[in-house]
Amino acid sequence: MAGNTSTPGATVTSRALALLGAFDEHHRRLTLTDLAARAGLPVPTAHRLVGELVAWGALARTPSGEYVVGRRLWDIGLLAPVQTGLRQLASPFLHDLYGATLATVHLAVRDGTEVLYLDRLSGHASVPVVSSIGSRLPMHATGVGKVLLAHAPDDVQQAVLADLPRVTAYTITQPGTLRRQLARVLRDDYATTVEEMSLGGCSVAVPIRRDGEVVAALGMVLPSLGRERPRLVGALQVASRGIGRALSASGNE
Amino acid sequence: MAGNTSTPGATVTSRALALLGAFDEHHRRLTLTDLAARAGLPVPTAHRLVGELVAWGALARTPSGEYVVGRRLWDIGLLAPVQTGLRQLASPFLHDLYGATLATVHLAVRDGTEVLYLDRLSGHASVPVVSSIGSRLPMHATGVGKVLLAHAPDDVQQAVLADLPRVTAYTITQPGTLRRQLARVLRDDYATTVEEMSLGGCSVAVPIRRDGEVVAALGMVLPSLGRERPRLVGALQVASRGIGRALSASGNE
DNA sequence: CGCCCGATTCCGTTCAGTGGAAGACTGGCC
DNA sequence: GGCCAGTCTTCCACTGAACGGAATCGGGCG
Repeated sequence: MAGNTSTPGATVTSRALALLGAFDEHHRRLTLTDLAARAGLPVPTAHRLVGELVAWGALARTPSGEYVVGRRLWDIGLLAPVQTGLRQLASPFLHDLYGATLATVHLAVRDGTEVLYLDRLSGHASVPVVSSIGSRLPMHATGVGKVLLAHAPDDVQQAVLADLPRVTAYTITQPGTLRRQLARVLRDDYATTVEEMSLGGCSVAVPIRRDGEVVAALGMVLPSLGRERPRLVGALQVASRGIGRALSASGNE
Repeated sequence: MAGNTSTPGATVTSRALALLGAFDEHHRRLTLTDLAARAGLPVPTAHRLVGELVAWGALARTPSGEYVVGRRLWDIGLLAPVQTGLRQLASPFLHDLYGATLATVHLAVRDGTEVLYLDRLSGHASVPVVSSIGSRLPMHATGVGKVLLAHAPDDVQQAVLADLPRVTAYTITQPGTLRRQLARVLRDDYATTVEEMSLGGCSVAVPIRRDGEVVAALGMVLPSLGRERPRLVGALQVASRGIGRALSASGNE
């Protein structure tokens, strides 16, 4: 940019983006000072850039003076293909599943070595779960994660198996155990977890295929599985096939 | 910026934002040239900025070489308060409504003189409708719009009544007629439309109040209303009260 | 093979961006 | 009421990041 830059080499754009990136799930509202600190910028610089972002609608200022993500950014984000393609096609199927089981229903894809939740339905009655739309969780501790991991390329599997952080007392942290489970996922075509992500929460998940290739996973979370399992797997598989068919029909994305 | 700028006075940030703003509902994928044209920038400039946006994840490039909104922008957009507050609290109620009626269910707020759709549920069975999440429609031709308009400040009402574009043969374009309807909305506490936005689509909507003040509207779209109306209004009102209560309970945004 | 249209790279010019310092608020505390 | 600490906002002289016309690459088509 110019003049007396403290970090030469940084572009204006990268600074503006750093400001946007300062927001995350745990920091949805930030003061100017925090924003500047998290973006690694001097306060006056942040102030000027933030002013532009607010004017455009990328950020908004609350009455209390804090900054939050703005409406305009929200609705541009909604144009992402992640949203328009898979999520919209899958939506009615998720509702059907939710209606039939009243469990929390998840739609997720793999993003690097994590699970990215694209959609989540949960009523008042469902078990409380940690995930929320747009959030990322480790693959080894979630049902949808295991499905996606089982179908992921070798290098991703290696990377994930090399580091299995413990989340609850039941989280699988032994690579060998997980590897055996993944083999079973491929054989049975569904995965389960038992309190591996949160105590009191179990899950079942199946892959969603588009022309044979696994592109996403569909899962549900319940207090326990018990003898319901076959019924749930059946329901999930029907929905998953429906989504897969809808996907290949509308050949976009 | 610098050097031989063709439009002096424009900031780098505003150019980068213009690139993001080039995307809209009807332009979800753009080539570099189109992107540059829509943002009003020379192609090489757009190329450089787009490169940075892609590197950061704000945009992504499809295999075919076109640009689309990226995942990172999607999930930062999801942090907008519009999303986290109202929408998340209302979500279970929308599901309940959808489950009970199988009609398309809408959650909307007023944004200036338009209706902004925050959420929409529709199954395979529902009537096709034009709205989608994040889209904006005129207030005078939609059920949720009439509710929001009836409770809007005077200057907004003036502005809307001054220009009532025709959408279908049944759209209300007479300010007098609409004004009478708005009065009735205030009295009955619900609004209806009959093929005013799209032929074959009728709607009912009710306000959502947070501590007495109308902050949003809840509506549904059906092929016709008929004698179902009282039942639908009842269902909507129950859901709306529930959402209102949940809103004041969790005193955020 | 040659043409055309879009994407990409180059590079000399120059003004938009920078951030320390100083000033204005704000609210809490004595 | 007066003081102080923590924010936010405004100023402004310096300078290297951004600009974009021109040239080049690439690939689809006739």
